[in-house]
Amino acid sequence: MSRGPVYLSRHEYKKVQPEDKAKESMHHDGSMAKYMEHKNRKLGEQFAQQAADAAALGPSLQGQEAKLFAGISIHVNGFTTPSHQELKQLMAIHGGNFENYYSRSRVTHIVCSNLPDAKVKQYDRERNPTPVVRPEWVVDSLKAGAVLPIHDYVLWQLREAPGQRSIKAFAEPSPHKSAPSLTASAPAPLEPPPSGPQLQALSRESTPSNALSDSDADELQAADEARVWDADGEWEASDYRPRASDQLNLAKATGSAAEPIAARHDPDARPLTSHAASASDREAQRIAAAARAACDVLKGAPRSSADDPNFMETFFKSSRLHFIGTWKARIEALHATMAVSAPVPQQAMPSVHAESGQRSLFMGSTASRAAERSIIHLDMDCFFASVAALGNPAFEGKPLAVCHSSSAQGTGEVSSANYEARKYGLKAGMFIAEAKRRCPALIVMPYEFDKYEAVSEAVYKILLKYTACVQPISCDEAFLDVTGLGDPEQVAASMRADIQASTGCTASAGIGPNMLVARMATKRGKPNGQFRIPSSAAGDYLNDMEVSDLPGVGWSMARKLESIGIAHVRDVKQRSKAVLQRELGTKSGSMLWNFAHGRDDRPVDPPKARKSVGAEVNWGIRFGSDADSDKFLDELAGEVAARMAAAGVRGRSITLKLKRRKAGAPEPIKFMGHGVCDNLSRSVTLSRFTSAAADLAAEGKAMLRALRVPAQQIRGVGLAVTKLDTDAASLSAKPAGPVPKAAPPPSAYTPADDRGWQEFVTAASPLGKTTGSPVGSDDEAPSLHLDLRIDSDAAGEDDDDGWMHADLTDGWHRQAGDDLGDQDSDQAGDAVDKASEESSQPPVLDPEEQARLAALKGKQPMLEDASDPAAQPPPQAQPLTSVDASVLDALPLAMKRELERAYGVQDLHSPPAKRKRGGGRGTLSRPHKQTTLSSRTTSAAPQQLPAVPALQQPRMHAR
DNA sequence: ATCCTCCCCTAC
DNA sequence: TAAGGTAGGGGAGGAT
Ligand SMILES: Nc1ccn([C@H]2C[C@H](O)[C@@H](COP(=O)(O)OP(=O)(O)OP(=O)(O)O)O2)c(=O)n1
Ligand SMILES: [Mg+2]
Ligand SMILES: [Mg+2]
Repeated sequence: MSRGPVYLSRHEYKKVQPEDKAKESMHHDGSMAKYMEHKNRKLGEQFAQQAADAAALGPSLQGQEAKLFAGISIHVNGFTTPSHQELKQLMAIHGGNFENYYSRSRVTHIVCSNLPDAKVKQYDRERNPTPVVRPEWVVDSLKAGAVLPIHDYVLWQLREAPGQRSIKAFAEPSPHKSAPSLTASAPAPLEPPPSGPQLQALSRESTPSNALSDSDADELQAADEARVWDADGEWEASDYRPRASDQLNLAKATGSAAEPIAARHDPDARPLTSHAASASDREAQRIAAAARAACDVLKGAPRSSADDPNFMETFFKSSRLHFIGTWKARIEALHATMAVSAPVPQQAMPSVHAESGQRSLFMGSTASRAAERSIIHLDMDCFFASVAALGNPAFEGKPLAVCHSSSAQGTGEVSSANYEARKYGLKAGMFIAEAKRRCPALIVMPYEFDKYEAVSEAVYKILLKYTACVQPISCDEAFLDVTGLGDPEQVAASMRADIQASTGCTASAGIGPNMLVARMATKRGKPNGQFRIPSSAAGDYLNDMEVSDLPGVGWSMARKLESIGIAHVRDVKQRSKAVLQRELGTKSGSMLWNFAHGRDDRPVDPPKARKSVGAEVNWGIRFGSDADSDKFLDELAGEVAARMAAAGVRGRSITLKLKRRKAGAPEPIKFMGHGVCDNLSRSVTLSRFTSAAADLAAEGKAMLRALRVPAQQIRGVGLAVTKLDTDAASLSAKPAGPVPKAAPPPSAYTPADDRGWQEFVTAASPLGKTTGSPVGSDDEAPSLHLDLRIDSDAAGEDDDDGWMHADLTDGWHRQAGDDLGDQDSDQAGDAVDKASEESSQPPVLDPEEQARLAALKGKQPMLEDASDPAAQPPPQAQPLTSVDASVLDALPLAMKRELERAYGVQDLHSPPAKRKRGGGRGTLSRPHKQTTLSSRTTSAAPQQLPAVPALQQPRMHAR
């Protein structure tokens, strides 16, 4: 019998200290500056609407307005009005750029409302300081329709005496430094240093000749920027220079699978020495403490979603996972522009021709005609920690980690630990308490996202000097296909030398015949080294590796494999591919088998277009009421809309993700954490593309109701948009909702009177009542539109939530792909045009349809703004008049289901038998900070629990 | 069969 | 104190 994957089940609640439960009573201090909040909110809505309107206009109408801020790139610092989110959206819509993380090279204007905020970050440089302006500059420019001179809006000229920069608290050379040779005498450098001539020379020498082009000078200049930055004050005090010994190490660290492995670096070989607190330790700790203090300036006490009006912005600004998670979206632009000028290998994209491109060449023949590829995988060593060490020679040789918290009781997570610290077993994701327990002498440095961004950019600029065939993996990691560029080991060594010279951080590299092998080789090369595995050695090399060393094999799959007696790669090889596929699923089994045999056909590809845009927060989420969660969802919708605007995409499908406190779950272990939760999601597919915050919010809130999770139990919220208009596949998806098309309506829906209107009420639901207005036009080709308002309150106020607009003219659902091409003229037209880059096909618009649309619009102003039906109830919707059960009964079954599933309307149909999913099949629960342990049965069902009071103290689960 | 939704898993 | 995001791959099982 073929079985799908089986997830083992294990109950793994974390033990909770009972005494913590005593902290449960906490006072609620509800009222804030409500007036200001309201005022700001109004303003925000105004801008959001403006943004939505502009976005709805589509490419056609974005003419001169869209270009208003062309060439302007802002970075927002601190609290502003309009909010940073609104500013982001405005910039996106009007042709400007928005940087979440400050970069001197990319940001033209810093937007900031008040002086303290500006002072916290120090953007000054001796020459050419980035202007700091008030947000009114943006607003007024918009009003004026032109970019106004900044003169009247300059907040602060940022002129300060050299050497007085406040940010350098941590990096400032201390007067009693033990290693004065490197930094103590460095005056705050005001001029770019002579940019390490010896290293430049090395870089040039080892740069493949075809990398030298007319743009070479620019590239070098660009790569040098990282160095200029630190010399120039933005980074402060980084007079670090790679020393000769570093370069020598580089050669020494270069190994190969053909050499005796014993000679390789072995982190475990060195005995752990317990650190007595030496003077230099204390000095390092002092510096780190000062650095942490310096970046705490703008923070007060941490507050949850319940009591911090600025919660979301603060969260995203501080979240490391947000930083690395959004990095790819940020690098896309750079990659696109830089790859153009990057050297393109003779064989177009070298990776394509080899194993994967033409199957016929490869299949069945070991003597493949295609030359073996040379793939490099390059990854920065303990990236965040390395950056933290820049300009801090006092940290050298000491265990160092990056983390928000430095408390020995803290539940903050270690982001990156240097190799010294790893000797103590420190790992990314480990709680700081555990890290300090293992390594009491640990130095903890704060995050410096701007620097990571800058180093990352410098690294990519270097990589792109060598070849355009670069596949970004993350802010510190990429694959390159260097086939035909000469000895790949030399190429890798050269790139690493360039990187170290330019950024002061070290990188490691792996070289192999494909991405898998190259990646495995990198592990062996780290830190600050490289390693090559020729294809002839790949099989043997992999044999001894644990399965979990293979990419794609994480904790869960490793457990599954373990349970069937597979621990090492060689064990995998003893199974047939078919067996693995049966145990793990078709794709996963196949991939595992291929990887175990060292096979990997994936070409090194430039980044592909995103298929979704989303945002979520699963930390600090505590709501007292539905109003709270709705408000949060509004803000989250604004965030997603802003990201969509920045990316220039719209989408058809909206997904809401929730974390719900699991019944009986103990208090979260992590401060403000989500604790043990059920994960729920709901999605809805619209008939049109949208990127309007109002749409996302309305649909999101409707789904929130449908999921029926009491606000007090929500521990995480996410909103994502898929079926993007950049993806042709979005068109073939099932249409739902308004799809104007002439066809006879189901007879049951024929308008009963002259008006063509009919109103009715559905059965009562726990959500309140549901009113509906079937809308028919009177012409000879009648259509049927149904507008449903789902009131969340029984009082039936005219709030704007819960509107659904559906076109029943042609039935509810339609077979996918039947004749979408001409059905979906308006929105499909957009997408097709986008996809095929002006295919010169004007949207096919049936004149009859157009007329009918116009007629409808006349009756129903709501339809005028096609982008936003969810936000505006049709004026004709009267207070309910009658219940017409027969109408309800006659609704298509699929629609009833959809109403229930996505909008929470009950009692429309008898629900199908409960899904019994994979009986006995459960989820494997990770031992550490993991949330799920449900067997997969009806996890989305309403959870009947006693009402839970609002949680005011973040750490506690109320009960 | 194939599509679609709702998950889970993985990586950084 | 502390900021547990993001996107994609993929599987199960119901709907069509
Ligand atoms: N769970 C994780 C994993 C990574 N990162 C961040 C910090 C890392 O510095 C950076 C790069 O991730 P890597 O996996 O490359 O880890 P490092 O670069 O820190 O170490 P290594 O030398 O092993 O690459 O991403 C993080 O914050 N949390
Ligand atoms: Mg790394
Ligand atoms: Mg990495």
